[in-house]
Amino acid sequence: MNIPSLEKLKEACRDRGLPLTAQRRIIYESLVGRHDHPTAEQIYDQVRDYLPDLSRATVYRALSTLVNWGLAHKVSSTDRGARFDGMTTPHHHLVCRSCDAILDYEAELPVTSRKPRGFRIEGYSVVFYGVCSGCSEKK
Amino acid sequence: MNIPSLEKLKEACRDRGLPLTAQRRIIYESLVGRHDHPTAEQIYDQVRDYLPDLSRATVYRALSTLVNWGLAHKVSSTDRGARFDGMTTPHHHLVCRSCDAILDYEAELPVTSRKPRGFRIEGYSVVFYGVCSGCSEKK
DNA sequence: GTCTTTGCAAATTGTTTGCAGAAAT
DNA sequence: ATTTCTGCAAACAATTTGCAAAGAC
Repeated sequence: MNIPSLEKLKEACRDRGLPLTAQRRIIYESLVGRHDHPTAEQIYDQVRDYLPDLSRATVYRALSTLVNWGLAHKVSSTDRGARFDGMTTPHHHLVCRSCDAILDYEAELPVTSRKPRGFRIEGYSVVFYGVCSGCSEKK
Repeated sequence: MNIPSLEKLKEACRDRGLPLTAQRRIIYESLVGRHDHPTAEQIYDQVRDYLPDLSRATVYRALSTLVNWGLAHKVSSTDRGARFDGMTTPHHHLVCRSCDAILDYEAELPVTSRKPRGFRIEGYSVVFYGVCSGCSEKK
């Protein structure tokens, strides 16, 4: 599928002298190929079309590994489990309060005014809350 | 304890014709009285000093009710369960990647540049990631 | 007295772990 | 050949739910 991304995974494994298994590869491709910030369960559902014997444990382990290697992010959420993000470049999020979708928002969003003291800032992210276009139309 | 807040809870119950129980009152006071964004379990631990027979289910139910009534917020997190926030005025957060603390950051933080299209924005919040002063010193 | 809330225990849901066999290098 | 990974099943952790008794108004 997404060759440039796949190269990153291969390289990550090679650098660590670790094997690249089919499971890991397809889980990674599934994650990178979608932009809805899926749960582990959603990845599991999708990847099982290709690997019917896949187990949930493998999905959790693979996603955890990808996060540790910096190839994915675990996005915080309030319910229905953790959500994962295959986009690792800095970006922001739009959270729909109606359908719980998390959309990527790639833009420079400089935050003005002063920064907090007594806290070493390493990054920031802006989360917009609202209603996505799909939910607006349904109403 | 915090009389102005307590009035808000009383009013919320009165408006709905619902009883104000001791459990609800003390859970609410506990939440409003702290600023570390506790988990349900932490609220449970604290409130049990006053109500030893309190059950976890009641804590979960009360917190859920407070969120539904707009008297508290459920703050997303990646692990160790949901965290709750008794501050309902708009504000931002500092998240320590070392100790997982969530600190309130009250400030005007206008976000410049364009806003996303096809998404009705109702609010936004800036999350700063970094290391809190406590963790900086430990190192 | 009526209707809501509580505590308890059991059920659910999301995630992690131990272990023996399979797979990658 | 060695080391890591996988699938399975069991363990865990966070949260929800059904129900009878207790509490608020």
